[in-house]
Amino acid sequence: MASSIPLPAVARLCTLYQVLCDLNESGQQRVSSSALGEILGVGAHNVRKDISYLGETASAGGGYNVINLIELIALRMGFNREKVTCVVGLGHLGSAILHHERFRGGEFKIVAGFDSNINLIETMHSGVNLFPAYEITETVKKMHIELAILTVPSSGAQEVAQRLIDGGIEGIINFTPVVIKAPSSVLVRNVDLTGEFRVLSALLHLRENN
Amino acid sequence: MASSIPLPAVARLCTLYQVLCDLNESGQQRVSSSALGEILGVGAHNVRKDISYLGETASAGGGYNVINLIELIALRMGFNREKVTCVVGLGHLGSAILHHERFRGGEFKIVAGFDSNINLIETMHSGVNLFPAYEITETVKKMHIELAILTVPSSGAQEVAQRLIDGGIEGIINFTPVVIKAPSSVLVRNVDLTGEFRVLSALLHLRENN
DNA sequence: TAGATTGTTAATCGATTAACAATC
DNA sequence: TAGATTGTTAATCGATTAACAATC
Repeated sequence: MASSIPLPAVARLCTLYQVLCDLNESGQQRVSSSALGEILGVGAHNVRKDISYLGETASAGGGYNVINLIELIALRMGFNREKVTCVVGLGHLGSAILHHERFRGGEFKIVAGFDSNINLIETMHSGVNLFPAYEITETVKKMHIELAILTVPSSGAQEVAQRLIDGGIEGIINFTPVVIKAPSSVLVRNVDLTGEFRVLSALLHLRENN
Repeated sequence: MASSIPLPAVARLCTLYQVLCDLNESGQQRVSSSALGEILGVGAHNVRKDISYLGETASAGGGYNVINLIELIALRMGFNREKVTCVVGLGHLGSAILHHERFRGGEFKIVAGFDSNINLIETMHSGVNLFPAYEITETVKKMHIELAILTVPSSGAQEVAQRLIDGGIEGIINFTPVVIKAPSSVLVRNVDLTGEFRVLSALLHLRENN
């Protein structure tokens, strides 16, 4: 049922989910597709279309009920279950993420950190269990880790990713500039900062020199 | 000329640029569209099509010359000029980025860091000039800062973004989950970690329950 | 009810894929 | 030259936009 939602629509619905949570916290109870479109910077059409992909959406002639919509998205997207995650590579970026309160539990819970530097692991203070990199595969299996954040240097990225894959990881958020090779069963999202910088400056340059 | 390149193509070309730089460093001089497609995980068609958007691309019946292609992309996308950037919000994530060697200069140079916590600014050791948040607009103007990385708490994101915009910023990489309101002249790229987590787990969930 | 806003169908738009002639 | 690979045109595919009947 609901067959398949286009990828861009999934991404927009995730943003919508965040927006709805914010609205809910500010006490708003109902919201129209046009108001949501305004906030998201897309057309009201687009908002309604995206929401329609979710299937039955008990709504009316007076906008959406914020909480109902939040629940609907959470249900169809599986946001209600806590996801078990880990961080691989505990440099500046990795340890910054490891210590984010947001990932202590709730939607996403970081349960393990990995690094190839054993000294670092032994001296680092963290509420999260830390392991040497050679235990990645085994630990991912044992702790049933589903998602991983990859923040290692480029040179080791593919090898480390392979260990995660061998352990049965389901998805990887890749902070390295390396294009990770993974079977189609493993999803990879790239959030490389240099890459984002380049896209941004390319778009600006193309606009000026078109 | 070359009118407009589709956004997805621009993004792929930026990734391609990275791949080509890696190939070049490993000493490879020529590469075919099918080999590039293999690495990038897209069809050879797609690679050739994307490259063709760049306009004249002196190539042959024997693949692309790696260095020539790097130079062509850099030229058309404006990668040869150093971009002046800053980091706003010097928490764990912001200071991790501030200290990345990659942003000391070359393609992107972080020349300033901002935070509302004045104590932090005075005690933090950094090779980069640090300023209080209320000097954002003035400093962006004065230092001709083009791009900004936004790593402040959600609550202050829009206000801080507005100061950047007032200072004449051209692009923002937004690490917060907030949807930033900006005039169409200012480009915003969102790289929110929680959002990425959600997209990943939504796609996995939808695949299992479709 | 009447007004407003949705859900959905149809039409447009754009990007990707395929195929093939042009080129080295 | 012959083989290989590109650049580009045409065809397909999918997503977005528009419009409107259905609904509260």
